[in-house]
Amino acid sequence: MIDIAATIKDVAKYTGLSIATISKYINGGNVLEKNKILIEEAIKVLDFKVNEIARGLKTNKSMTIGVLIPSLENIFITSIISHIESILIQSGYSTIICDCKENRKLEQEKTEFLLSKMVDGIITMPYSNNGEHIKRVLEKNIPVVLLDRPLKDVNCDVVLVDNLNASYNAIEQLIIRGHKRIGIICGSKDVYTSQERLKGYLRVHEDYSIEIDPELIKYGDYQIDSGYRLLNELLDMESRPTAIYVTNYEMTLGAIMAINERGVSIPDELSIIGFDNIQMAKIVKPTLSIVVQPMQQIGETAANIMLKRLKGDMSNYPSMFRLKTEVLIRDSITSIV
Amino acid sequence: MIDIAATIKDVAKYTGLSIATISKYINGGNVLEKNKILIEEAIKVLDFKVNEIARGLKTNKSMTIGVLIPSLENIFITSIISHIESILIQSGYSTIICDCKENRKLEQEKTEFLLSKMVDGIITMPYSNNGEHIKRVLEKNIPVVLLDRPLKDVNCDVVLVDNLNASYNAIEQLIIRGHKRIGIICGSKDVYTSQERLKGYLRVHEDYSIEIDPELIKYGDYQIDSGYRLLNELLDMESRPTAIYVTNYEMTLGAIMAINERGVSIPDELSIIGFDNIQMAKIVKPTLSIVVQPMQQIGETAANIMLKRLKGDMSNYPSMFRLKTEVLIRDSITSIV
DNA sequence: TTGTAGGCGTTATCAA
DNA sequence: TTGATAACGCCTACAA
Repeated sequence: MIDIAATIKDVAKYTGLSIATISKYINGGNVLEKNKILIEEAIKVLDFKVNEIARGLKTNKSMTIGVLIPSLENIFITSIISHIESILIQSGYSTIICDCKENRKLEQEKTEFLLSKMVDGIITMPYSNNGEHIKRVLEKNIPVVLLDRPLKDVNCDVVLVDNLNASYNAIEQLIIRGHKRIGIICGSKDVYTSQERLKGYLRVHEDYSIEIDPELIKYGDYQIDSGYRLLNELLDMESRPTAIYVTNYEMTLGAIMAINERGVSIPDELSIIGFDNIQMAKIVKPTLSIVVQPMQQIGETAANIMLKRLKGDMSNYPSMFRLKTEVLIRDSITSIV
Repeated sequence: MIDIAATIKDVAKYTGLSIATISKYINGGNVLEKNKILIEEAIKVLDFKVNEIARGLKTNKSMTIGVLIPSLENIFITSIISHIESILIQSGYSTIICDCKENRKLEQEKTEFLLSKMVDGIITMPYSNNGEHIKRVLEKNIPVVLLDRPLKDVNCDVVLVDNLNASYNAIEQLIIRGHKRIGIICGSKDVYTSQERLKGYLRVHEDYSIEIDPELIKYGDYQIDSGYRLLNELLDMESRPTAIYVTNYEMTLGAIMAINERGVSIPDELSIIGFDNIQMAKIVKPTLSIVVQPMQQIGETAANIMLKRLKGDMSNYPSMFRLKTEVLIRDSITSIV
């Protein structure tokens, strides 16, 4: 039983060569062919693995990237992370994932935690609107990539989607089907994505010269309950909307629950467009039209820009990647006569 | 702009004390009150943080736990991870998450990767049935906790659910409602959880002296497609089952898609019980009865046993925690006349 | 091509 | 209580 990991020293001893030579070989240097064979043998026999911790101390790199997110119980986020990890590991980086559980204080603390772990960079989907914790990271010259939304006064790379046109395109599908009273269930007023998604709603109405009833604009908090509550509010209006657009996944879930509960007939009584999660869209009856975000592209873009910064390439800094969404039309919307 | 992190040396310089004293203080040693104040001040002013990498080199602990899973795009898994992380971070451990994307080779490689990162322990939901990679870890005296299923010939702590009785209880609910022809959509024959879930099905039939039609037992692969396909197969039988039990989340999704597509009336034509994911169960129409696994408890139990082993407490090694599931009865099942 | 030696930031031993 | 000093495992000039 090997219970103490072999070190370069052990390999040196085994081969009769010096530590320096082994180290050089490991890092791609040239050694005599016969020594190469010898070293390889020693490595195999001793089951030697470079101690990344020790290496990190010397190189001042931990080869780990911190990934700080508001929740791990969100398929949109974990899917992005999965793609981030795939890219990073190819370059030898590991990812330390910290979930701040939608809590500002935890977000703070976990940032410090990541710093103490000497991460080489941080990729984060910010929860708090206040970017002070990120500024501290940037001050230490540690690259940061923001996901999903930018942060006021924080100057760094950001990868997000074109939320405005995501909404624009979704609502447009309703408008060209004759809808004029379209309800929208937004997130909180102070959340960036929520603001953008509302802007798209407003702009497309303007472009088609459709008047907006402010009553049709509801503000929630991106949680299931608010989707449920606001969908009900919209249905309780004297002059009901003929279509409703729900601007995130959780609220879409809530909205569907309300619809099922009330027995509203989709799409005859009401057309509806939701957000994210293709699987969910397939199992509801009738199948749901949704806005889909390019999770893989988001993750890969974020990982790649991070890798670029890590290599010291600061060209086009800070960059903003504004990826395109897609509207999937299914059976939950129909034309109005 | 601070772009070089302060070290103990800097704190020593600032305070006029020695490195050793600062180190001792940091690690909870005693120093004179006035020095304590001075050190605190220096730490604050210099924004000093212990370099965990260097500490790790010295203490031979990385204070990180590897978490190796088959997929990050699975809410059941990520939810467990979230709870694991919550517990571990309280003890100063960070978690390096590796997703092997349901690929044996990757599972191998990522295990080696975690080893090279000098993780202090590994918590894994194994993908491969072959536990060789885990044995290698155990040989190095690195504690391992298995999630969801044990591994043949691998002797270590494991946290799973009582899959057998999960099925038993679910099927029992159907039996007491008069069902006698109950279909089951299993996972692959060589997957532990799948075997156990089938055993429960068999045992409850036996206990109620109900004969089993082998045709009613279908084997899939825990993926959406097989749920879809096998549900259709069951419905195409000459003598249809009156109820169907689907033994994991993905296959439940597929089954629902098939049901919707064929316009089968639930629960009148068919009663159905699915697996996992409460949210999903709420948005389908009618609401779905499901078996729910205690994700939080699984995560916390795994993290705690790991912490215990890390402290060197090997009492009751290896332990197996067999947690209880719950059957949630909703509108998708009914009594037979 | 190979080896010697110094240092990365910390901890821990042993004197003072 | 405090301090000098030797590791920890690795990398990297620089010398041989």
